[in-house]
Amino acid sequence: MRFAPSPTGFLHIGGARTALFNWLYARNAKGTFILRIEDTDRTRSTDEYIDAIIEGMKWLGLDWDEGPFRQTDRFDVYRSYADKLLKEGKAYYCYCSAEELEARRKVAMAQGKSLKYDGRCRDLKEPVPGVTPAVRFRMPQQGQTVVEDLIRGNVVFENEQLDDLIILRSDGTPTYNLTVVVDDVDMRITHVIRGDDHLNNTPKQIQLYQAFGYAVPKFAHLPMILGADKTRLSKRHGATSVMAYYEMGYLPEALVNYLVRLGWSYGDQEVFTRDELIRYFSFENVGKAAAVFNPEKLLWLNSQYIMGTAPEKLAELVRPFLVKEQIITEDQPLDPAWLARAVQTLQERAKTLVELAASLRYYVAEDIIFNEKAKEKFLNEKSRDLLKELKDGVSALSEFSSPELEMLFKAIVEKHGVKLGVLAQPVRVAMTGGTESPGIYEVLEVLGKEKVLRRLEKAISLTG
RNA sequence: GUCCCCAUCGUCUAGCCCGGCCUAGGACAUCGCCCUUUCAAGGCGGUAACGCGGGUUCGAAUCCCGCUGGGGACGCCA
Repeated sequence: MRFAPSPTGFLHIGGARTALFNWLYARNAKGTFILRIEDTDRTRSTDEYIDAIIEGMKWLGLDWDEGPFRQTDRFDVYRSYADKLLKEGKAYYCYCSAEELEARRKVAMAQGKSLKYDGRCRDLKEPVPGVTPAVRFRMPQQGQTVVEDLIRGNVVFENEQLDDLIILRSDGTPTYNLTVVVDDVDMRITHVIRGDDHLNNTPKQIQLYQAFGYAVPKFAHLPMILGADKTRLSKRHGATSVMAYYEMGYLPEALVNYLVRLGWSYGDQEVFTRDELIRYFSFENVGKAAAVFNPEKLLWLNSQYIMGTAPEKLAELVRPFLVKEQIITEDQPLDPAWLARAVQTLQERAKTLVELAASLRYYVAEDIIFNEKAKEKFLNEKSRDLLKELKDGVSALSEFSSPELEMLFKAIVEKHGVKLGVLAQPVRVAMTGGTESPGIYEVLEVLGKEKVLRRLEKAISLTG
């Protein structure tokens, strides 16, 4: 199995899903997973993108056993394969220029005819002087080619539909259809798992395998991922780069889980561990229909994973986001146990690490940011006496913990004959600046006596 | 235009291969209720789908044909 991206962009959602299915199948079948960079288009491929793809793969936890190999390192190999075909008459030189071909395609389009190459250089005996030719594969024009697909079953193509594709450009560099076949043969790839958009290329590649006399691998063409408007997923549908999801505070496990359920299912199960995924994966459970990418469900899964992650681990993961949100500085020390405790109180209300970091602000930072509306509504003469009383009560507390605090709150509330919320909400605003937070006793406990007292003081001063 | 693929709630999907267990199940979203110091989380419940038309059959979401709709490919891109 292999994942063979072309480095003409970041690792995107579609590519990640293809990589994931290859990886899953490789791990399930205890096979070898190879990463191969298809960079034969030198004008569009860059080293930065190669690094970006590797970064994305690593973040998702898709480790490979061999590679990354680069096709640009293997040009000699491809050329020798092309020469072999040329020698055997299975390929020929084509002297048509790119411009001529483009013009002919336009005419064909206008006449409503097939856009395939008209084969005019097929039987040329003499070279055309002054033109450096490209090399075309002589595609058989009779019979049929059958793609035996693990997901779609047999797909039949009439050979007369198949184009004499260019395998070597006029500058001598090989093209995709040649390089995949040569590499897949050389690297002993047994299963080619890729997007649906390659299905039409497959019969051509099968012909190439046969021309070389090699066995054809098994194919599995995955359904596409679409945007909400049912067109191919692209930038205008929102974030498509995998690493953008890192930036937005997603856990890689959540993305993997989401992606795998796009086109694959295992009964009614929605949440899977990595081991379960590997164990359960099978092409039989891969669907045929294209799937619409639904960010809301991904967000839900992310919240599930955040809830299910150990607070200590989450505390570690959230740290870079705390820095990015400028809540702490890069080298600011934070007690890991304390941070974990703080995270624990927030875990079930944060859907992303970004949200988690933002909520952590009122625990970590010295000064809180007041929501004006909340301040007006809860920090006023009505709450002043209650807050004062609480402050005195807190100062007198010998043990500062959640149960003690609860007793204190209950006593004050009872004495004044008011509901708990009448005291709790002003305190919440005093502590966090807003009206939404974890349970108030937890918040106070995490904050610690000193901070609580300071904030009460400050809040009381704001009431009048 | 030509070729290829696909078609179950708004979305992801189960069921389809091997017709009856389907008055079509689950999940996200949405709506309502419960819990409750807020927000969540959680629990309970609701709305919501077999694209259409023909067959085959005692019986079709499931099999066959057509239509419609959607997607993809048609590069000296991958």
